[in-house]
Amino acid sequence: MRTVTITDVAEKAGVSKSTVSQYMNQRYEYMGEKTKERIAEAIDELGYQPNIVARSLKQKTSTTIGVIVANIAHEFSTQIVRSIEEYCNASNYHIIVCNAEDNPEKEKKYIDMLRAKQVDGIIAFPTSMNVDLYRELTLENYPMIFIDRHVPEVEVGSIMLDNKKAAQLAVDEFIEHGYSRTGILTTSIQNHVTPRIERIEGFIETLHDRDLPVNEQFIRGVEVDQIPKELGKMMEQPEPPEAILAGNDLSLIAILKYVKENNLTIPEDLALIGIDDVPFASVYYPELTTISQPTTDMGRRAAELLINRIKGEKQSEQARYSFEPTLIRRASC
Amino acid sequence: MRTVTITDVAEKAGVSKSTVSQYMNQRYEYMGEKTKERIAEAIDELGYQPNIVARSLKQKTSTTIGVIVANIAHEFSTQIVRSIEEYCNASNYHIIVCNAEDNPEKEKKYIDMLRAKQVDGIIAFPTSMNVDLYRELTLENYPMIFIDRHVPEVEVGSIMLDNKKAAQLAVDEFIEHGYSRTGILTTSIQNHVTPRIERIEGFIETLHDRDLPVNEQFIRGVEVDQIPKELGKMMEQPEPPEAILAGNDLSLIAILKYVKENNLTIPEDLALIGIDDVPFASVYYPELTTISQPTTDMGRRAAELLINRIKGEKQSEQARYSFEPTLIRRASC
DNA sequence: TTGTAGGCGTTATCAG
DNA sequence: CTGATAACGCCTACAA
Repeated sequence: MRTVTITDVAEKAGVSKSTVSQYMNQRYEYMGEKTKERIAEAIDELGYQPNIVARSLKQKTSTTIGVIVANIAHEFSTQIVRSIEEYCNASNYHIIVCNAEDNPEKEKKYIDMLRAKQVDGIIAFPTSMNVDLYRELTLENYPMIFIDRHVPEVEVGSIMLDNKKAAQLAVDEFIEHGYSRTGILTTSIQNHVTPRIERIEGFIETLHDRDLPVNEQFIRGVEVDQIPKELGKMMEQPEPPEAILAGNDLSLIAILKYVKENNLTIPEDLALIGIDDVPFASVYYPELTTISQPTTDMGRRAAELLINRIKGEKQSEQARYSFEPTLIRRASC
Repeated sequence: MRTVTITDVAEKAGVSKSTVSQYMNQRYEYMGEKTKERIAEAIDELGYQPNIVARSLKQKTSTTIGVIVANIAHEFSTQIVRSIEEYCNASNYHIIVCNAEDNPEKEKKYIDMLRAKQVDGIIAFPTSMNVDLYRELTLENYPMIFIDRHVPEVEVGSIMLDNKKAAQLAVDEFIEHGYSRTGILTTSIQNHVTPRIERIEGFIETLHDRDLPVNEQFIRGVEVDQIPKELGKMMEQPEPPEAILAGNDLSLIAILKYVKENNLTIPEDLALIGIDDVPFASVYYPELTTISQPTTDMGRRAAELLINRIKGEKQSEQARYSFEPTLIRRASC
């Protein structure tokens, strides 16, 4: 049973707890050489490891941050978490990962729990349903960063993809290939999720800017499992879409499912661009043109901002950090 | 600034700290109705949340478990983590996720850190390099569960896929389709990772059992980026393999890359089965035959075992919990 | 039924 | 240079 405390070390080394504590915290400025050695020896023999919980209690800091993911089913989310973890590891922070499943109640429960555990800050993919809670936290000046989604009512730094740009990239690519009947299909927009909405807006705006017609029937945000059906409806029109933008990875797969079931040929029967660079994009037939998000940068930046903030750095409120999507031109469009 | 403690609540309610503590822990057996009410009110007005860190210090338990993932780049790992998180959430545990990147030093650092943070137990995808450390932990009777990989020297419950069975399933499927020149290609086996080795063993054994020839040249475990090259070597043989088993998701994509670059047709030029049911399997051309692991069950079981163990349940040492793979027959074989 | 006192393992303050 | 001593916020006997 490991229960060797600082007191044991102190006794064994014949010094006081305080001295050991000093030693542990690298404050050896005025410490005698032999004292150091004795302590080091004692620590070694006893296999002493400081109890971080006790330290946290005293210092009111846990070197742990909470990450609340909206929905871990998206490849995008896991990539972000990966990247956050990487940065945190380098900074000696730990992350507690929570999956809110787009459920505001779960989200709230997690936030409360995380705070009770005294995590030093939170990175969240926020649902728009806990505005009050978030606002409360920011008022308390609690370190927090939003990622992927933006909550206008709350003054918090947000790491965002330039979603309109992403849509624009796609539309322009469609135009370049001469498609004029285009659409966008994404997962449900019921819960006002920023990226989905912005992508749709960007899509429409770009079409307007380019003086192209917007067909409302080709613009849909529905549950994943409804996507094939929804696409079916579009394709049955007398003038079906020639090109579709998939709003995210899950939508893309759902669309491909429809394509396969109906023996369509890409891009002849339907051109396709997906937002999120899925791992199989380059091995698919045909290779899939995608718009990729700099997930690594985004995650790293989120962690970096949060940790700097925790360490006391001021930061401009309400900042929105925008990240550029990039078009990866392959063969599906 | 949230710094409302149990003392504040006690004062406000006009009772003592202990009474509030009782209340918080549902021990209201002998508590006066009005006392309860007053406390509830005070808690509410003050927005009191107990400090879990302080509680942990006292109770020596943190309702948090550590999850050390060997390499989060595998879809398999993230699925497992997801499932563990889900079970833990239901049991009111939190998970701290650590990515060891198949690096024993990182793994060791994480284990130390997790213990210092007093996590109640650990679920690990172990590297085989920290045997001593793991053994130490089990000797201390520290709650721990291994997943995906097995370390024979350490007596710890392990959640494993029946890897030999997985290979067998594939070989038999190959046989059924009349392929006799078959091979297996997986990511590096340098570091003695159980599943990869067992899959290869299972592959060879099944071939033997079925009285089929084993061509050593068609059996390889190399770094992912070497896989296309390695496959190339096989295909250049006078009698190249007719069917290949991909050891995991990353290998599968690497193989598909080769296939695409060389304009091979699946399954005519090369039949393919992949272990791990990747999300695009059913939309690929042709649809990919895969062998899927019950990741959800495996993750849940790991969490369940660990938490039961933490809560004091005895469990048979050295148990190996085996999970059955299933063949999902599609069109690539 | 409720209150008092002491301790969990660290760190911070301030003497010595 | 080192050591008492008092917190940190909570829980748990034991007392009242």
